[in-house]
Amino acid sequence: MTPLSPPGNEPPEARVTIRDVARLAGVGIKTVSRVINGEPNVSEHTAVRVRQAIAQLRWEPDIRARNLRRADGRTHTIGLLLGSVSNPFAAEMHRAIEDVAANRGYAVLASSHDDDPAREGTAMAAILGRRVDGVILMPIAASQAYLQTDIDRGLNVVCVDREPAGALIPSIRSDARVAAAVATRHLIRRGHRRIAMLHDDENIWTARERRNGYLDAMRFAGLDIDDDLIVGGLSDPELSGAASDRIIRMQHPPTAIVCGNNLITVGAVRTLQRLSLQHEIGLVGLDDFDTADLMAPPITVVAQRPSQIGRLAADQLFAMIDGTLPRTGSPISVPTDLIERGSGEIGAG
Amino acid sequence: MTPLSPPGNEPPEARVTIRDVARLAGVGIKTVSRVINGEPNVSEHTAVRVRQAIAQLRWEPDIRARNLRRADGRTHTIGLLLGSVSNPFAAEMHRAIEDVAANRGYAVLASSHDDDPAREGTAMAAILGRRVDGVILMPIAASQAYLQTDIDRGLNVVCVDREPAGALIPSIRSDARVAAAVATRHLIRRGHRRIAMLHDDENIWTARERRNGYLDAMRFAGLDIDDDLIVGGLSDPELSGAASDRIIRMQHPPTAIVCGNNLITVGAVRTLQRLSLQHEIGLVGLDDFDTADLMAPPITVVAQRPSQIGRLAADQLFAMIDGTLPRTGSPISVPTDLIERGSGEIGAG
DNA sequence: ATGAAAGCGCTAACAC
DNA sequence: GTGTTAGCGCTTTCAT
Repeated sequence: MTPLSPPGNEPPEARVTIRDVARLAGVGIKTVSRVINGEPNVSEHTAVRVRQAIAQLRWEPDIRARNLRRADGRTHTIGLLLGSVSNPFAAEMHRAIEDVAANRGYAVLASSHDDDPAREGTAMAAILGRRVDGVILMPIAASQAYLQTDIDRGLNVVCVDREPAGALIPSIRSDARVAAAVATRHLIRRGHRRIAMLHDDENIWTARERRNGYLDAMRFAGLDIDDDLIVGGLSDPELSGAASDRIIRMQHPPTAIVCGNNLITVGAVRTLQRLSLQHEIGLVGLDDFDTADLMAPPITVVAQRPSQIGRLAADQLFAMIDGTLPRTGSPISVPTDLIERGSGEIGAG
Repeated sequence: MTPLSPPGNEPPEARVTIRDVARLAGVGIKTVSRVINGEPNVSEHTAVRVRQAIAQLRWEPDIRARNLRRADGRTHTIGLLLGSVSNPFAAEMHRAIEDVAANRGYAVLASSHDDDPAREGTAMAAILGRRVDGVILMPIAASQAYLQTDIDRGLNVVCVDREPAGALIPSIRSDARVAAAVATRHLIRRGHRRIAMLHDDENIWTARERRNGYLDAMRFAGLDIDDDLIVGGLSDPELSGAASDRIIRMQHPPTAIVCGNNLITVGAVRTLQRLSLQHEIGLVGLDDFDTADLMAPPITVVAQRPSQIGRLAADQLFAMIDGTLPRTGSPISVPTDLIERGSGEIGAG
C-alpha cells in the first residue's frame, strides 16, 4: 500500500482534483473554477467540454478547499448542540432547523450534551473546530461567557429552548414560566388545592422557570405552598415515576400534579396507572407528545411548538450570517397552547 | 468594513492563524504545529511558550486546513442520512451512532430524505461534498449503485434499517420479515383468521419485507389471504387511521391488525379507540414506542433494537475507516423481541 | 531541536 | 474569454 493510500482499504486511485478535470478538458484550472461557480466569461463551448470532463471523472469539488480561500470564508455548515438528538422535543426542533438549512444549501452538524454542563464545552469545541458558520445551542452550562471571544470574532450563535447566561446571545423559546402558571391555574380552577410540581434538574433553565410559574399561580390563588410537593432533578421517566409514587403515598397526598416535561409526564402517568389512580388525580403535562390523546384518560398538556422554535431560530441564525441582523438580541417567546384532553379536567377529590 | 470582513457584522479582527501564534511565541510555525500535534523534538521550554501564545490568542487550529494536507486526509466527520431525524426510531439510532462517533473524536453531519428516493441523491451529494470519512445511510432510492464509484475511490458506507441494492454495501438491520411473521403468528395463535396488514410505502425495504413476513405466516397457517386486508403506502398516522377505519367498516372486517411501524400503530390505535373497538380487535405493532404500555389496552409489539443497530453500524463503519474490515459485507440481522402487553392477546371474535 | 520551503485543492487578483 | 500567479492555514519534507 502506498503511503498516501487512505485508511486501510483497497486501491485508492489518487483522488480527482480540479487539475485532472482541466487537463482532460484541455483548459486551465481557473476555467474549470469559473464553470462550477457559474462565473461569466466562459464560452458555452468550453463550458460544455469542462462539464463533460467533470462528469467523466465524476469529480466533486472539495468544499473545504473552496472555503479556505473564499472571500466570505463560509463553510455552509452550521452546528447544532442539543440535550439529546433522541429527545422527541429536540428532534422536532432539529428537523425544522434542518429544513431551513437545507433550503439554503447548509448542512447540520448535530450533537448532544445530555444536559451535562461540562459536555456543553467539549461538544462545542468539537463543533467550532470544524469552522461552522453558526451554532444553534440548547444551553446547559451555568454560563455561555466562554463563547464571547468567538462571538466577537464573528461567530454566530442562537440559543433555543432555554435562555443563555453571561453572554448576549439571542434566544428563541417558549415562555416556560407562563406555561407552567397556566397549567397550574387550570388545575386550581378545577378546585385543586394541593398540587404537586415535578420538574427536571435545576441546571436547566426551563425547569427553574416552570417551578417559578407554578409558584406564581399558587401564590396568586393564595394557596399554601408545600415544599414536599415540589420535586426536582427528575431527568428520566423512572425517577419521575418513583417521585410520583412517593408523593402519592404521603399522608396528605396532592390531588393533582403538574409535570415539568414530557418524560416526567410519562413516568407520572405510569405510576398513576399502576396505582389505578389515573382517574382520581388531576394531571397536566408541560410539552405535548404524540400519544397523549391515546391514554386513559387522555393527557391534558400545555403544548410547546418545537418546529416553530426551530424554524425561528434557524431564520435568526441565517439573518445573522447574512449580516442583516446583529449578533446580539433579546429573547423571543413562542406561544404555548393549553390542550384539554381529560387528565387535567379531573376535579379535586 | 474591510473587504475581507466576514458576513455582515462587526469588527471581525482578522482571524488568528498559526503564524500569529508563531510570531507571538517567537518560533517558526512548524514548531507550533509540532506542539499542537504532540510531535517530538520540541524542548519543554519552547513548548510552554507556544502553549501560552495559543492561550493568549485563543487560537484554535482550522480542522479543514489541517486535513487538506494531512497524509490520511481524514476529516473526522461522518455523514448520517436518515428518513427523518425526528422519527423516534431514527433518532434513537442517531443517538447511538453519535455516542460511538464522539468517543472517537468524530462529529456527525445529520440529514433527512423523508423517504423520497430523489432526495437520497441530493442529500448524499451535500454530505459527500463535505468530504466525510464515511456515511451511514438509511436507503430509500431503488438502487445505491450511484455510490459505487465513490466506494471504489475509498468512501466507506454502511446501511442501516434497510438493505441497499445495486452496490455491495454492508447493512445492519432487524430481520423485518421474521419480525412480521412472528407478529402475525402470534395473532393466529389467538384464533384470528382474518388479519389485516397495514404497511408503509413499498419503496421502503422494511415495508416490503414485513408484508412478506405477514404472507409467510398466513400461508404457513393455511389461511386465506384477502388482498383487501393488505394496505400499503401508509406514511403517517392520518393515512393509517383512515385505512384502519375503511378496513373495519368492511362487510367482513378483520378481527386483528398487524401494524407495519410505530406511526402506523398510533394511527390504527387512534381509530380503534374512536370506534371503541380497542378491546375487541387484536393489534400487534412492529417496532416499539415509549408509551405503548400506557394505552388501554397496552400495545403488544415486536420491538426492534434501534440503539443496538446504530451502535453496530457505527462500529462497522469505523472498522472500515480503520481498514480492519473490508468495505463490502453481507447484512447483519439484529434480533427483535415480542413484547406481550395486551392488545395482541385479544382473542378472535 | 528548529525552521524554510513546498504543497494540499481550491478561489482571488491580475495578467493577457 | 482565458490562463498564470499567489495565497487560504495548515502539514509534510528536508535542510540545518
